[in-house]
Amino acid sequence: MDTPDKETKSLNFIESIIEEDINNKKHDGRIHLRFPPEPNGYLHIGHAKSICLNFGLAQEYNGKCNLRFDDTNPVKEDVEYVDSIKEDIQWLGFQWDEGPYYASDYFDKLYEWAVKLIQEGKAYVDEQSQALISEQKGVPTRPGVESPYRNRPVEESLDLFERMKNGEFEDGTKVLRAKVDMTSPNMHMRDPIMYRILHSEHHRTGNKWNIYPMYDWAHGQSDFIEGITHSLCTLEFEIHRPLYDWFLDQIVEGSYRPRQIEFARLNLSYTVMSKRKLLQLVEEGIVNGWDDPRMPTISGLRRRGYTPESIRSFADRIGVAKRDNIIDVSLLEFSVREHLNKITTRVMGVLNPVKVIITNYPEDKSEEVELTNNPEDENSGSRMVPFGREIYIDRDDFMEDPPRKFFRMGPGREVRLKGAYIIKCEDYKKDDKGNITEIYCTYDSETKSGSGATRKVKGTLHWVSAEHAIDAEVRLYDRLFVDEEPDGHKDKDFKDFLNPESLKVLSNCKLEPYLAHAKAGDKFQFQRLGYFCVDPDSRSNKLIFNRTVPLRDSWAKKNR
RNA sequence: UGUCCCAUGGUGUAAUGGUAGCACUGCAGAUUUUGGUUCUGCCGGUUCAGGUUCGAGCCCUGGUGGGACAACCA
Repeated sequence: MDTPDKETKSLNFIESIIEEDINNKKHDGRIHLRFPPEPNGYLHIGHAKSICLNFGLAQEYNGKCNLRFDDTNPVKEDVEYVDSIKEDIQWLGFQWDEGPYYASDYFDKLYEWAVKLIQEGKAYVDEQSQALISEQKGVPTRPGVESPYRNRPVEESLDLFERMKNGEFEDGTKVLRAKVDMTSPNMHMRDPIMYRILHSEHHRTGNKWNIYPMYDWAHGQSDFIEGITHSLCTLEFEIHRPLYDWFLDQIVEGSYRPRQIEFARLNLSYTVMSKRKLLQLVEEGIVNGWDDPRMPTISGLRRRGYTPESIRSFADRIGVAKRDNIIDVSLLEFSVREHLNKITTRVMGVLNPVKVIITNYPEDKSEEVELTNNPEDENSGSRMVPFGREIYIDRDDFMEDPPRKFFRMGPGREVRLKGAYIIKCEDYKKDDKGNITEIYCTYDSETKSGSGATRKVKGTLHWVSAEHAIDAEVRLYDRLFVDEEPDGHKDKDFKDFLNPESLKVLSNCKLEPYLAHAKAGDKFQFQRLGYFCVDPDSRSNKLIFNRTVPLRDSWAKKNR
């Protein structure tokens, strides 16, 4: 009878709309979405939300999802961005259905429709200056006034529009405007501009066009041409919807028409998301390019060591709604840790080395100890790690005068070396400045891991054999801003909140030899420290690792 | 002195007129040869005022608060 195990999954508001449409047999139950980036910049985590939403919905409802470049403004757009956008989408794990498409594919059709609107008296060529047109538009609280060209003869507009297309006029001297309503309380309905003159080479159409359509005129019609059923966009386009519908009213003939639905864009705490601000960070050299691991760009996250899976699960978790939101970055960090915990090999790396000499370990002896590659994955196997009389441990793991709850090394204290022996600190040496230079320990030969030894000590340290250690540079990344909402302060610039410690480069790190042949992009857990990946700058004679995210650290937290 | 949109724990997001749930964060504890993972528990919420109803987070009215709109950008 009842199937209590089959709970009804809760739907977000867009899924509700789609399911209702399917139930009503709207568009014969066909579901077709699209992701429409403008190729004028790199994709960021906010776009990832939109990509996961659109492509995800298509998968969920057996529909399709197009990739369509909204390339109607040649002065800002470039193939460089087209390529990076395609790469990022595929890296995230999605594939568009045919295409990719370009709004510029539809310039001819758009022109044809524009002529039709002029013929029907629904569009006209305005010859006024930009300043004048803007002035006549009025303000949201006061109606605008009509252009003196508004009711000029159709033939005149037709002729002028064709000559605009043919390149007879200078940039900015004429525009084609839709004849809607200058008194509308919605500014976008006050005779919006459909075409402007731009003698600019387009990355795909070259010099074919001297006029280019505006977003509002191109977008809905492109949706219509592609058979899009649900056209998802962010909240700031809500007020454009009446215009989206008005333009569609002028060209739609059958029963099919796309529907625009708006959702809230993603905001992340401790970061900025606007393309303009990200561009500023790049251009002013505050970060090292669009793929700097501190950037919220997809390419930055990729270089930082994020996985597509982790970004997709993040997108699932944040949900979709219509209210403004700021997602805590800790949720993003949780998502990567969750995935990396499952897939990464545990290795040992010492970031800030201090030498430990095991005085009772035979000078001529050396051995290998076995370490589990990944306790979360029983098929991951194990590997042998060299151990010796001299090892490195991390400076943070030793204190001259440690508090009782410090479960690490201190004078007279015992700790276990992960996978090896229990050692006891007998003595240590300092330099003039008081820095610890060497630590002298003895080991208990009866306590080798895996030998059935039962003696337990509270602390376990990671270590690297001094003789076998390989050198590496490690880049420690932290959030770029120290304020939760860097661009949320009226009287302050977002750059006032830059974190001076967002990047720390450690150049004297010691890693276990297993990592000698790690390749760019390879990901590991450095035991007890965090998740790290090999940076593309890395070379076989100079390894470079990026810290993706530290491990959760309840000890550090307690001592904050 | 406009139009449109939004309002549920610290942060997100469910509940579609019938027990306010989940995730992250935070705080405890158990386990642990990673102060990780895993497991358990706890803290904490319907913006306000009316109305409709047997019953309102949900419907209605008003208030308050927040956001969007005045590019020949998208």
